[in-house]
Amino acid sequence: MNRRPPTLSDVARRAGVSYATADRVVNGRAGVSEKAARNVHAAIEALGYVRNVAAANLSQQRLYRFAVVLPSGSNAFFHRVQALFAEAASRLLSDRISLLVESVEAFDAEALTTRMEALAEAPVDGVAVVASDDAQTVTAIAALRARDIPVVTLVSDVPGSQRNAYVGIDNVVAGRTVGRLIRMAHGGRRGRVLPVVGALSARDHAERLAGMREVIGGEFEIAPVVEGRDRFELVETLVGQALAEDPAITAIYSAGAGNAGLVRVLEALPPDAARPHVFLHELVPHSRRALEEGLIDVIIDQRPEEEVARVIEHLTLLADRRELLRTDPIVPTIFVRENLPQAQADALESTG
Amino acid sequence: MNRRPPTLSDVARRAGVSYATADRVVNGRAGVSEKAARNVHAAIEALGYVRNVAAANLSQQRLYRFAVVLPSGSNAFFHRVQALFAEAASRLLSDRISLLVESVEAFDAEALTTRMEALAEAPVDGVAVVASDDAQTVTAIAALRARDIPVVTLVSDVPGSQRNAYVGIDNVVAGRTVGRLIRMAHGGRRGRVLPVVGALSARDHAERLAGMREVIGGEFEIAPVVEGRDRFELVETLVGQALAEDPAITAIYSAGAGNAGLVRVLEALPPDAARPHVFLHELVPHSRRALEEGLIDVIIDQRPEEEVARVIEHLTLLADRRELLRTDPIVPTIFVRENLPQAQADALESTG
DNA sequence: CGGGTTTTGATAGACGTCTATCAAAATTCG
DNA sequence: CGAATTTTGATAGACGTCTATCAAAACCCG
Repeated sequence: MNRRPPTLSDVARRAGVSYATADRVVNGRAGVSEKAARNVHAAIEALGYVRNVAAANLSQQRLYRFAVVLPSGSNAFFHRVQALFAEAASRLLSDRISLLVESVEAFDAEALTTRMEALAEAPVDGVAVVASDDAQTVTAIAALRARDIPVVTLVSDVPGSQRNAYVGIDNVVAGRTVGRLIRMAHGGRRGRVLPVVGALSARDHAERLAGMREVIGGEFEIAPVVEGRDRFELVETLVGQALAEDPAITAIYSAGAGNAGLVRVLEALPPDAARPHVFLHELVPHSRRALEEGLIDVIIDQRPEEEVARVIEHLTLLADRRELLRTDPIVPTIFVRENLPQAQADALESTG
Repeated sequence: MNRRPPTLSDVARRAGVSYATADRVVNGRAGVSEKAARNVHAAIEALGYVRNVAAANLSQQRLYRFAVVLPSGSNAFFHRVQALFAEAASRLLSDRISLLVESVEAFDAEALTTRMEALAEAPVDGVAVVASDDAQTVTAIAALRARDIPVVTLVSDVPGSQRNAYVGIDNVVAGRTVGRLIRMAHGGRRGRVLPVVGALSARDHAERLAGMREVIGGEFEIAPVVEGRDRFELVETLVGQALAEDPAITAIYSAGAGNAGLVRVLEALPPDAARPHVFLHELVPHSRRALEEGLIDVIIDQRPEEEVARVIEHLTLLADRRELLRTDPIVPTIFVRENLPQAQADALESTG
């Protein structure tokens, strides 16, 4: 009923060759006649042989050392990402995977490239990085690849570079999704949308806005874009002004960070005033609270849990020179008040 | 810079005991003095020892045999689940996990319990089952547990039973989420909702409706519930009638299956007629097409990919008598036309 | 202190794969 | 045909853990 799975010795016996020959075939070593190779493959097929990875890993003492470079700073989203990597690191110990999580000052391309160049010299089997899309970074990625170190970009892509893979959402898709929800929230009526971004020069923010515009179409007006530099004080000031000066605004789409400032503005609105519909990105403690309290309507989240899992999956496969699975972009997830994940609450609390 | 991870021998040496004693400690075997145990634990701590699972699995020749029982029939959602399990099965071969995927006639409690009783006699290390919530099933689950076989319920829970875990969504949450989206789609105006279910006696369908009701509140009217038996012909007929007789309907919430019939009705609506907003469950080929064509507004999906992954995770942990991670319910995911996953398309195509 | 019990040490073999080595056999080629 | 080359076989040791066994040491208690 339940015989043990076939080993390579079984395969060899069945193929009428020695273990050594079977081993040469499965490990692609040279010096095997075509006939013998064919026999071995036939035996593998016939017996349904699958290599025992536990044994393989054991014998090879395979050890994966990966480095992750994240932007530091007060950004709540990256705090969450960092916590997730830290948690993953402790879990992965038993799989002989070590994660070195580092952070460099956000928006400091110089510091980032210095860090990456250092990693190119370090004993590292793969690097994941939240990179800015500029020439320096492209060069730094090339340097890593030149040393045969795989590189995965995370959250924000560097398409012109030699990175092996990108893990993150398609920002145009995210923007389109918000566009759809803005239309839904207006129930077929017209509206006026206030876009808030960190900077229009940031490609991801610009892409989100463009996606949103595509979908809301001509029935909507778009107010002048607020550039809040992802700083919550600035966001608070500028959005407060914009709302005061432009009472026709029916919706706010914040495509960047610094949303704590936006939430403050919303809290300060007189309770009887017409409230705009509000859409923003990333489920973090303060955005979650705002959603629970009904201050905002929707959070678009890029599921950093899934992103972290994929980064590790990709790095492991790349280190083994195997093919990547699941290279499609992460799907932006829509949270309303009612479908907030419950476990998340605890996890976020504990990380501060 | 990169020394090899400590082994249990290193721990023993450091603790000043023999390998045998260290082994007794980590494997919880009896006959160890308190002092020795303390020393070993201290050494583990100091060296950061983590058991090498590859070696452990190898030495134990651990083999997991799990059975999955799904309802058969024409239901597109369970086709998808079945395909996902089949795919997982081939992937898991290299982890020494074998999945036996079986199906029994849907809604046939007799057949289901017979099957489960057979599994209680089989050499199986865990069972996942999409069960109905009745006394027979409770007994069958108890029989499995009596043989020390862990049981995980999938998609539909049996709360009064001895199942070790439930993997699936909270249907009240799903219903509430739809309620929120219905309100959004009406943009603050009143409306009249037509609920469509398989049967009001099905607890999951009833819970979804109740959740929806909770959120839409008193501003909405609710039309008489259509019970379509999850059969698309019947759904088509009944929904067609309801729409014809009740022109005030502004939204349809289909909490059950048989949505191919609903889509047909929508296709047949005259293009100039006022179209209701439509909300339904499960991303499958025909619902996806309807969303892409704008016939429906939203799909609530329970992410069977994630459910399948969790079932396997749970069964593995249970088989090892370890603690479960992630026992929170699956979060219902909202799909609009714009955030449909792209890879899904191919995967679904290939499974037909 | 002696006899019994508990704790400890030493060690061997197994799990399946990988790497390496050396000799034997088969093939190719001049 | 004989020499050189290629292919094959046999086998040993390592990876880290688990299980088991047996003898030695330490402890307990009357």
